[in-house]
Amino acid sequence: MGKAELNKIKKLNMILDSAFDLFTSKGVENTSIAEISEQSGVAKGTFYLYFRDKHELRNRLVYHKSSTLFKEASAALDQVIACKSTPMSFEDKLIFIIDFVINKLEDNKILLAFISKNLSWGVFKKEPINAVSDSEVDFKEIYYKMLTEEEKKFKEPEIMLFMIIELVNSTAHSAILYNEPADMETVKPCLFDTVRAIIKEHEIK
Amino acid sequence: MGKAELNKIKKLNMILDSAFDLFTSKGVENTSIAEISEQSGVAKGTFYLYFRDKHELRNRLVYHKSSTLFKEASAALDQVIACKSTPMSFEDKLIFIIDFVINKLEDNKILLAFISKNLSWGVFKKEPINAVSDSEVDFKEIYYKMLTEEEKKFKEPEIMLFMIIELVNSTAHSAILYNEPADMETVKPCLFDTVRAIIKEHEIK
Amino acid sequence: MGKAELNKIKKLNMILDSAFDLFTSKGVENTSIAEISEQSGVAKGTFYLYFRDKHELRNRLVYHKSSTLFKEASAALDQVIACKSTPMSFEDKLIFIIDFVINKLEDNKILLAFISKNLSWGVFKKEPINAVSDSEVDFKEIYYKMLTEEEKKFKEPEIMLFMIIELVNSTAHSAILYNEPADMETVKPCLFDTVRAIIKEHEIK
Amino acid sequence: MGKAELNKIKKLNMILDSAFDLFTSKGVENTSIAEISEQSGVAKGTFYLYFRDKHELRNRLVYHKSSTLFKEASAALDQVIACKSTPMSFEDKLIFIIDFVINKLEDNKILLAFISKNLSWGVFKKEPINAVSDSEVDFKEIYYKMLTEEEKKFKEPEIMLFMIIELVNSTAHSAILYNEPADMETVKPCLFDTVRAIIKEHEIK
DNA sequence: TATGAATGAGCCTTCATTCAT
DNA sequence: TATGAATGAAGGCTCATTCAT
Repeated sequence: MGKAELNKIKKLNMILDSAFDLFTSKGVENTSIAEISEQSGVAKGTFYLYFRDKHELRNRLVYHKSSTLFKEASAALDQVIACKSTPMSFEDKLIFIIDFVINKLEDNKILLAFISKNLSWGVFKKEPINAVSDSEVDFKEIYYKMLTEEEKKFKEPEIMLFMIIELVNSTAHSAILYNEPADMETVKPCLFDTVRAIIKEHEIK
Repeated sequence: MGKAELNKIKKLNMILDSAFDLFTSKGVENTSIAEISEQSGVAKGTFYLYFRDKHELRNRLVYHKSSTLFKEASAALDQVIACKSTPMSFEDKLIFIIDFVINKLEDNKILLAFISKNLSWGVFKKEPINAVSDSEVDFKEIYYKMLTEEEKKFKEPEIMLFMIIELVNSTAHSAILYNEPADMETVKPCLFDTVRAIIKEHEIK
Repeated sequence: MGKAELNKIKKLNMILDSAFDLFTSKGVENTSIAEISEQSGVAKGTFYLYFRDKHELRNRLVYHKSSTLFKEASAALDQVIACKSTPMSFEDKLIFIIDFVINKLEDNKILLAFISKNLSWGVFKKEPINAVSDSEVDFKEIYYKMLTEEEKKFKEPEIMLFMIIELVNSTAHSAILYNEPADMETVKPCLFDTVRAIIKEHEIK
Repeated sequence: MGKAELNKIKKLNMILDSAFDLFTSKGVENTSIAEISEQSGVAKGTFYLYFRDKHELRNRLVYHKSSTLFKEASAALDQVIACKSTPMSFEDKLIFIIDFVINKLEDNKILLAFISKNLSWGVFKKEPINAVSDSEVDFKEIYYKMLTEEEKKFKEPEIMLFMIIELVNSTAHSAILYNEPADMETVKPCLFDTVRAIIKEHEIK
């Protein structure tokens, strides 16, 4: 990779970092491209060499942040599995991942507010990622691997995953940020029971 | 109610109608208060006598539109019940309402895009409604009445309702507008099975 | 006329004056709306209450300035006629007007450069003049009056006038500003002979 | 001519062609150097190796297009003369050329709009032509040859030619593009009569 | 209560031009 | 000679908001 090439990637990452910083601290609407450029140390015009507009940047960031969450959860799951002697069930794995993601979002409300109700983008959106990162591992692949490792079979596994993520995302969003319909502590057990019920419902007996 | 009073309400409704029209046809961001005022036939300054800013107006409209959906669903349910000789179970009633709402959203994608993922506002948001309508009937009350009419008991009924609405809203939004994770026809049976599973899961045996 | 009304006209005239000043001293392209606003003492946004963009303003100014030239020429002609005992022929009147206009343009090269080759707008363009001036007297009317006062008749008098103005404008523009095809002093007699030839050619015998 | 040399000329012509294409389809002001470069298949920086700026390019194109018109007219005239047994008068030759040019402009309104009121550049402007074409034949030379072939003598033949071209250009421009003062069909006979009158007027008897 | 002209900060975006490669 | 990424000044324009009427 040439020097210019490296410089380009560095610049792109500078923009992405600054933008995330500003978006989460002041809100997307209240952040101007001038500010993003300034904080990134690039000229205003340079911004437009990388992104068509602020929304493209925001979408790419949401995608990036949410897919990162799932990747982190997968990595954590791998570690746990490695430490265990007995194998984990598919259900437990999925619950582990969801729990991990929820905990992360609880710890990082700013991130939650930024991702908002678009957590599923990290798993389902087909994005043309230019250069955010090279080694993109798809969480969907991991999910399918989890399914093959399980004896039980499930109908419509993709729709099931989608619904679970949407449910978890929406509920966590309201509960954590607005205590609606109740605070997260109250909602959590309910939510987990519900997720397990959904998984069970999709099991092919 | 005096003539002036009536005129005020008429103006307010003109603003609300024009705003909804513009928001859904051009998007909230691309609609200016000048346009809303113009289409409403009121002066720009007058807008500020009714709303603090565009966002307050938008939120009130989302709230209004989503709560209306539930009210329509309830009314339709009442009609169906009136025609029937045998009583309906709580589960069937809730499914009926959800089905009604989904069908409405499928028929009116513009409305769905406008409500976006805020359908639950219509049930859960405590809004200071100035004058959109006087005789607001709370869907939550209807829901609780449905619960009392049922022999079965449910734990955390409010959280359950919230989760169901969020699940339905998110899934319908993606499926109807983006065919994600699949088109609505495919997703629908899955979704209904899941809702039934959630209700069952919350039943106290 | 109300106070607000008067204020509006005053503002409009301020903008027109400042714009002409800047257009002629720095060129239209090099004049920004910010500058026009500043020099006019109005806010930038105010500009857009009066003009859609810079081009509309420029066109209106060109129209205004060129029609003013013809009005001045007519007034001067009237004075001359008033002082004379014998009546003037149509040809002499037209020549007088053209001579007057050329002399004005020679004395005011900045104005000539601004009007450029659009002198005929002042006579032929149908412009919706908002408020530049109220008592617009159409030069075309004056021209037709001149025709009726003349015994001789002319074919296609409007096309004849148009061609004469275009010829005079184009030739004066090149000769005065660029000495092309020769300096104005050399070109002038030629030009006048030609104009007379054109008039003669259109005479119906 | 070396290969590099040829390549350079090819590039220059690519730029000229693309620029004319863009200028006439979107207007000079709305065409950026970036677009010209892109459509030409050269880098943005390369543009500046050939032209100082957009205006230089535009002027060169206007000059080129208008002089080409006169060259085409001369060539057509030569053909006509070659077919004839009797010699043509100077007046008829000039009329032929003017007629040819007008017809071309009527058929190609885009070209007319681009040349605008600068048709005389093709005859009178002294341009530093770098490399648009090598074998530039000056129309003025042709014009002087036409004069020598004629028995009649004319005073100020250059000013006469200039005035005729300006008159024809201005009138055709307004009539063809804006039907001002009337449509071209109506204006044409008038215009030709006028041109003949001008020629006659300049004849030395 | 209602108006709508005026504001002016601030936005996005373009673009000619440079210069290291 | 050719490139094209980077620049950053500059421009047009919008718009929420105010306030005198």
